[in-house]
Amino acid sequence: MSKKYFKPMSFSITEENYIKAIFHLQQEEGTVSTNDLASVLSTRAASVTDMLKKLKTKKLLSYEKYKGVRLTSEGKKLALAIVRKHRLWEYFLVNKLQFGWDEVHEVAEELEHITSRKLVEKLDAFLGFPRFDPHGDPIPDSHGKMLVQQQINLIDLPVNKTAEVCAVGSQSTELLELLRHKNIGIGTKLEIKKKFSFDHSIEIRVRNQPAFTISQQLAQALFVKTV
Amino acid sequence: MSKKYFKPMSFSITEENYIKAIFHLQQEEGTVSTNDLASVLSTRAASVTDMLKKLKTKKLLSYEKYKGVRLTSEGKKLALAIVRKHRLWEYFLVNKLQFGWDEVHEVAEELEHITSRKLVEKLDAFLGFPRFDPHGDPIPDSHGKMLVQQQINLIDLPVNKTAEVCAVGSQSTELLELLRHKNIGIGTKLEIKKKFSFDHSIEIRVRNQPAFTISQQLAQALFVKTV
DNA sequence: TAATAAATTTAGATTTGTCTAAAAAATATT
DNA sequence: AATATTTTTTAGACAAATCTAAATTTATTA
Repeated sequence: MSKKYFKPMSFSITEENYIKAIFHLQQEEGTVSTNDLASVLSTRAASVTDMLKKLKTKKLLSYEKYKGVRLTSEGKKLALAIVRKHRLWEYFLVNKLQFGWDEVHEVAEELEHITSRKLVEKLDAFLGFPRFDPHGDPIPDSHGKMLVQQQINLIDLPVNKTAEVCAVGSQSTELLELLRHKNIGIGTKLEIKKKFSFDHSIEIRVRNQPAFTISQQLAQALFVKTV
Repeated sequence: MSKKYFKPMSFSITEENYIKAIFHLQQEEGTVSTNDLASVLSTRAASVTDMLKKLKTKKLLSYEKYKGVRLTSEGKKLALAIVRKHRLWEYFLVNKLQFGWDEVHEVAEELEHITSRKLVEKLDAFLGFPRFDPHGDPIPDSHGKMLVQQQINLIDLPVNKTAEVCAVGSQSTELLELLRHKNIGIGTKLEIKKKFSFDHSIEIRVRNQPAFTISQQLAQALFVKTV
């Protein structure tokens, strides 16, 4: 009666996408609402309700009518496995196939659903067990553990303190296009020269380049660690 | 009104699997029967009929009731694109991720349905534009062209003529396990020392190793090119 | 060629994931 | 607290891909 004889349940791509979405929403708010899920998944609340009932019977989440939803530890385990695959593939696409870091998200959304466990482990080894993906997000290891970086929002960085960009707040192509234009990426070292309270824009300096200002919205979308 | 503005139709994984199966069956027989398809796809004849009607409206194949089916040039183009992806991924799995060549088929069956065109082209470049996959099958290029190797069945190789294994007749794990045990793979150089008409077994010699005999069935599953 | 067998198609049902519209519950407002 | 608003759930329907069972067409054979 050993663990070996549990046959691992498998889930549809749709189910996996629900689990992943709940996982990400759960980071901020404790429990996740039907409407939020519907909006993130571009579907209708009624569809979400149906799926939640199904995923509850599969023990991936706990759900009470009208009370919102939380992943069980089983659900979290699955979510981490999917996130792991997503970020490993992103790393592969950028560092081996020479994709731009702003064009890998959609492809990784597909690749993350490939089921072979062996593939993931071999890919991880091939890539040299990277700890962070090209957007600066941590990659869970094979046990679901990931390093947490001591990172703060750029808007909160004190003036004249050098820091390194280590994550972005969203994967939208609009943001990534802007960053590319301004030549800012993961690993970019910068410091704030001035904060303008009028519009909360900030003047930053990258390396030895001349200073320039960025908007509040952009600053809020960047996370840095002090170096 | 240029080609650019055609939006490329996209197909479900199921539809792609039908197209691929028809493509492979079509190689041998001219037209493909409903029952053969059902058997290859592990489904029922009735389901096949339904799908054929659908794929006909999508102009991927020509189909008349009770008359069997053939791919149109559109269908062939799609099939070649899928085969290309399948074989490129197999090459990747074996030559970059260190998979055994007998364990890549199932994973490649999943990876071949990833849609990004850019991914395929970049993968191809990353791999150095390989012409043959780990089983010796030719990889179509981005235009769907593939090299045809001058290959013959091992059973037809003349005695004492050195040849190189370049393809296998099936991907069954049973076959691949046997080949692994006997240390025969793509690229193995060998020659036939003797043919036994009693059971059609043959005695072969690999490199400088002692000769050994293999069964008719095994010999028929191996393709070689003379060197 | 008529009868039989095999292959194929139709008809109707099922499952998965979705939808709309309406009902019910929770939350907010006066 | 009563009413209005928002959120969520139910009920019923739909499309995709499948199934079984029955009907039809083609092929075989006596």
